[in-house]
Amino acid sequence: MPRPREFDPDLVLDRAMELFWAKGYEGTSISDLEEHLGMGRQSIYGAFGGKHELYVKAMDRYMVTGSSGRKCLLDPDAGAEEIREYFKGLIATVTQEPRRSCMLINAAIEGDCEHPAVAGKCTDNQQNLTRAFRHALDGAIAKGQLDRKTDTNALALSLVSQSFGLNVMARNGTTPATLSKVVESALQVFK
Amino acid sequence: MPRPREFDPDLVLDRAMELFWAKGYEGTSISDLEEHLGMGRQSIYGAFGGKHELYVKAMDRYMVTGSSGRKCLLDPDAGAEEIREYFKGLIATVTQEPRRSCMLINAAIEGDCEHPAVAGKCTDNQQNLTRAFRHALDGAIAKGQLDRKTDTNALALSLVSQSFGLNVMARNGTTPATLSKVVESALQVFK
DNA sequence: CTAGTTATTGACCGATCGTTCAACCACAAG
DNA sequence: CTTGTGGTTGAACGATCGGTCAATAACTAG
Repeated sequence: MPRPREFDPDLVLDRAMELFWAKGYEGTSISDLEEHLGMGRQSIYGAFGGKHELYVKAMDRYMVTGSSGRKCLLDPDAGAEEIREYFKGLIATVTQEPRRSCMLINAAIEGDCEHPAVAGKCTDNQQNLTRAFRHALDGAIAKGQLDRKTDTNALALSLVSQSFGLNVMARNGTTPATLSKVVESALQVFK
Repeated sequence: MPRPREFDPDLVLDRAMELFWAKGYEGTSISDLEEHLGMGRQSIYGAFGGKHELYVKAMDRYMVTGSSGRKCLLDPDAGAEEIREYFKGLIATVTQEPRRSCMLINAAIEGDCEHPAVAGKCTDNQQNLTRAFRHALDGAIAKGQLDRKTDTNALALSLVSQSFGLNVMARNGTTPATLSKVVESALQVFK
């Protein structure tokens, strides 16, 4: 019977996620990971396979633990208020210092999305967010907060675009107050 | 008197811009630049100083030659139509294969924005675009295409966010048709 | 206890990174 | 022509990259 592991895989993945999130894929070296994860190279390779495999697994971990923000959108009774809540949380997240945009946006821009597994997660994320918005928008119509004739699919996509854009604007140093004005303006479709 | 240069600095900067734009700062090596620019390392260092200096100068070049898209917004008579035109051009640009998002967005996300000179250009770009949108929006109000009570500053910021978001969605493989729906939805504020 | 299996450790691999050194070369002033 | 100035060339620098090898340590089944 083998020698037992000295670390908790999930905890280590969280640490790896932090590092990849903060520094990007190419910007993170194995040495960085050794230090931040508190384990030797060979242990990393033995447990996760390699840098890119670890990156992909860290992205999986991110999608589980990090995307809890849109949970409110999926509330069965979600409507305009939940959408406002989502953006409020998003602004708080992306303006925390040091500023870091959504890891999946980073991946898409960094060009790591050329790798099929990474690209798939990026598009999955976009589609999940679109669906969540559409759900809440349909709820908003049911509540009379939105014009019944609204194309909720198109509007959902537009809100996804807004979400992504807020990430970029935050990286450019835009203040939370200004970002709130952006959201306010975008959400004037509600009565 | 010295030996004359064998290259055209502006032309070389254009080539450098292409490469940094396509592969990012960290993803571009000096060897790549040697090949793509058709000159030796020492000539590059002699003419531009170093990789990062060259990158900054390539960004300057990008802001001059690459941001011609928003020119239409600055038309003195600009209004809703020019804003539609801008987005139409943007979608065409970001969905060209191979897909590449705005170089300044890449810089902001890649984290090169930590460098003051780069960060400054990113925020400058955002402010320039905001001003251009506001100008066109004010024009739209004057033309009766937009509610007079609209906060054009906030709406301009929202359109900036949409622009940035479109770049990210395009990188995620979103089709031009879908991106057009996003814009259509966002521009329903016009009558 | 011994034997067997796997995690851990640290040194090391070739490749590539950004940068620099030294020799060479092309041109204009004299 | 000679001379000097600065662009060009190619080799080389130390550092770091991602990845691997061999030896050691920790544990359990018997």
